[in-house]
Amino acid sequence: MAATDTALAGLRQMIASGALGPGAKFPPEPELCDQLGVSRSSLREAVRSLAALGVIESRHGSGTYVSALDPAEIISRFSLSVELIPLEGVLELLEVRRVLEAHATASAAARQDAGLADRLAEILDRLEATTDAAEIQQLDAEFHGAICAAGANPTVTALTAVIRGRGGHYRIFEPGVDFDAIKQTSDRGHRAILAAITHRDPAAAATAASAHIAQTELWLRALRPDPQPN
Amino acid sequence: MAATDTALAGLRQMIASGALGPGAKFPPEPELCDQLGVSRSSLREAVRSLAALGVIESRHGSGTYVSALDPAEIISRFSLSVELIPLEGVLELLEVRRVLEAHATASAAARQDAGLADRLAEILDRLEATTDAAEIQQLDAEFHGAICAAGANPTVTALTAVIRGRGGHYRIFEPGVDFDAIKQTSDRGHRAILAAITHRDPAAAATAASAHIAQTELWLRALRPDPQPN
DNA sequence: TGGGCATGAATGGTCTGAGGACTTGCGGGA
DNA sequence: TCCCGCAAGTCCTCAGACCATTCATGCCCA
Repeated sequence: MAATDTALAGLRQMIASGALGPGAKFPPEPELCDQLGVSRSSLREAVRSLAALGVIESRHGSGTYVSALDPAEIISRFSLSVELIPLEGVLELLEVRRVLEAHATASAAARQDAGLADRLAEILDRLEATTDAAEIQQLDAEFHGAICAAGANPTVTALTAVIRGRGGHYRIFEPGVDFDAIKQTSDRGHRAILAAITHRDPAAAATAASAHIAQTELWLRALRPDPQPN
Repeated sequence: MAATDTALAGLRQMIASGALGPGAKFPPEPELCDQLGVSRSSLREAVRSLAALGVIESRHGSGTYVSALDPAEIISRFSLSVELIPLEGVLELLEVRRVLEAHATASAAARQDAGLADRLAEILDRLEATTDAAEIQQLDAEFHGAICAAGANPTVTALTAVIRGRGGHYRIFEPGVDFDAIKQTSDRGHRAILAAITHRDPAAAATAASAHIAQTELWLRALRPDPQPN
């Protein structure tokens, strides 16, 4: 096997076998090189690979450690690659977000955490008052993020956040011909979601969230130069 | 900025800016080192990072290329990290799978691709006839995979496959006290899903799929040495 | 003329050695 | 007791050399 792959497999197995749990420290690089029978260059490339995936962390001057192996953190690493996916692929990802956020929004409506509705209303007030694209982006993320945090587990929250972040790179909300219409539709969508949560109506919440994101999908699809059916 | 991070940012920007699209070839390593102002070691570590994320590919003797940037392929790369997540985190991931597969199964029932029901029935026949853990694992993946492929987009299919693969590492189906009961319950769950698809009943399909995976969650939770609430 | 094959340039993969940069814990001094 | 400096430990970066693989060129032979 190639040297880097050998090192990669060796490091993974140290974790998979349970020899090194979350937060554990690896031996120093020279020692690992001996154990795995590869040079430092190859070892370091393997370490970088796993670090990119959020599985291990290197701390300059301190050592190399197994990460917390928290699924939400690992999923967050995905943003590095997801942000490079072209529009075609983003539309596929939005189906994931739509389904997951509909679920999370319904759960949030059912659970009705104390103060959630008030926090959401406050966010929407600010959101409706601004026309700055970056600020819209930010407040929209806060709104949906708060709902996911209240309704779903951290993994779902992280996954939807990654996809939301990617979609946001396409500036739907740049001032232009349709800006006012789009902004108003978006604002109404948010209010519908909040109303469903306030009324503790999970089914309505799921529908409202699903419709809201489906609308985003339509806007993004319109940005595509050559919108092919499917 | 640190050398490797500089190289990483540079490579990412080449893709993000559109200068290099899917499948495009990077300049040779020495040339990239010049452009980015880093040594070959640092450049190679950056390349490895992006390769681990499925964003670029190095081909020995040929060159370094931008990957297809296909979301399904990129998500598949996650299995490398997801497989190291401890049981605690797997339970969170299963909520994602449950929601997504319920959606995909409902879609499959609604679309009713030609021959889908027959293919699924054939898989279930083989699944019910075996007691080999590895074969059960394999056929279960085939069954759910076929449904996802028929009902959802490739991204959803890839994401559920990654999570399914991780869960499978916990051997629920090892011969033991509860083996027969678990196997029978699982088989019944599969038949319920197939029935809903055959009857073109999306709501029933979603419910059946959700219940089936929720059952898996319960079994996995039972494996946890110290089952804490929440 | 066409196909198979040797060959060499291009390119990524690996190893070695050296020095720099950062973190951390220890011990001395105020 | 607290602060500071110091030194050991560790990862980070660079440079150079050589190996392994790919691929296109062009030759040779049928």
